[in-house]
Amino acid sequence: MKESTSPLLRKTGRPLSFDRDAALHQAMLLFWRHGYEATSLSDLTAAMGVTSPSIYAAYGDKKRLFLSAVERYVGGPVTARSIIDDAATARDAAANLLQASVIGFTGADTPPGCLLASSAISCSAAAADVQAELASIRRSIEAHLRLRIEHAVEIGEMPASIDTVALAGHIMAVIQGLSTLARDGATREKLLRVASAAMAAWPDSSA
Amino acid sequence: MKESTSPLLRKTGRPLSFDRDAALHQAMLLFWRHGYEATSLSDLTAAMGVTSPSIYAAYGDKKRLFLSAVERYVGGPVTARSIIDDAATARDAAANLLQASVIGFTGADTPPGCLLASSAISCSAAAADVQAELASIRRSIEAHLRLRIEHAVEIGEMPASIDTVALAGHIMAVIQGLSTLARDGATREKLLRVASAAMAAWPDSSA
DNA sequence: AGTGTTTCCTATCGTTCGTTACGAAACTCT
DNA sequence: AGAGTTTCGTAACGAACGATAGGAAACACT
Repeated sequence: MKESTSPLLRKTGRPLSFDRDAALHQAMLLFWRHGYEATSLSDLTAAMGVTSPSIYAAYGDKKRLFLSAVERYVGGPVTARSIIDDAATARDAAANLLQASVIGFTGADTPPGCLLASSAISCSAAAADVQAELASIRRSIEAHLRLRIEHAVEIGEMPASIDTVALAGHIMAVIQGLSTLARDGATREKLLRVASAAMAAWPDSSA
Repeated sequence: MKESTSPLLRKTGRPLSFDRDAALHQAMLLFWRHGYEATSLSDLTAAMGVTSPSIYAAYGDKKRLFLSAVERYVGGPVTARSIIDDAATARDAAANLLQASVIGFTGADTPPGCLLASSAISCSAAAADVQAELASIRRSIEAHLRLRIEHAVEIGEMPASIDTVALAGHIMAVIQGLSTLARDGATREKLLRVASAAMAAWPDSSA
């Protein structure tokens, strides 16, 4: 049995020889660029600077390493959920979500596009559960945005005649599409204009 | 040297024992669902009912088989280009493009989503040329739509103040996003409402 | 019947995949 | 110093990958 010691300060055994978090970051960048299945373990060992047995000991198998990378991707200080919650209005929530997406999809030191939108869009049957996991994350973001819109309707911020499902779906569709446009080489400036054009679909508050 | 005989009626050799076009259709469906790299040759032989040497003899290697499948996908009687060209107005071009996309992405006997949007979004470095080929097709569709919008501006159908690049980019982004939404399980009815919501971004002709 | 031509399938190629025994190495504690 | 514990790299595992050599099979023509 193991004593309930602090995991931060280990008392015995060989000390860790590589930064778990930095290596996971490299793995995330690789999955981000090439996707889950197209990223091989030899790619990962090369980028992380670690041999494959160390990867298995530190993170588990490839699938769990990928899910850890996804967790790191969505678990930053500012998340889709926080953007939606912190916005003053539902319209701001959508606009801020789009703007943050554009910024995140066109970072200078990150791959173009969105990891959630591109790393497991099409995959083999063996990766169906990974695909479903990302789809679940996407749907939860869309549901959260839709709830924010419905809340705006309830408080009279938006007219009751709007199609909240379609409105949230449109924003989500644009976000996914921005990822593909970014991957196809579109610049940040162009994507910001596309996001602005998409916001023109937002219903007028006086209706 | 070979005489210039009609390729439809061969004169010598063992007759063909499987329908090239039907087998290619099965391959297209498989690439559509699982993508280029995640579809293995054993998957293809099982679905096409043909052994791998026959595939290589008939279509070339896996890459050329995929490109033939893409050709079949985009080469139907009604293409994105024809939809844009046949529309009465630029607005109709965008609306018809969105509607046709939704119908195509939610077919009963085809995989959900768009082959162009999902089969090679993220892939290994070995498939970078395939990825670039699909990106080129996507960009050409976007460029054609943008030219149609610019033409509408020139003939006074739309105001000169609009951002044609952003407008075409928005429609393309929504199309890519509709593909992901379809893959995530959205129904045709929901996607049609999303497309309708997206068209609300279209600028008013009187401006 | 026999020859020429093309397509078919059986079997297998070398490579890469994800994964894992296994023992040496590096620490703490007695 | 020696025992205990954990992590490290070397080497290799079986399975699946894309691709191909080689010969049998099925036709047209002589």
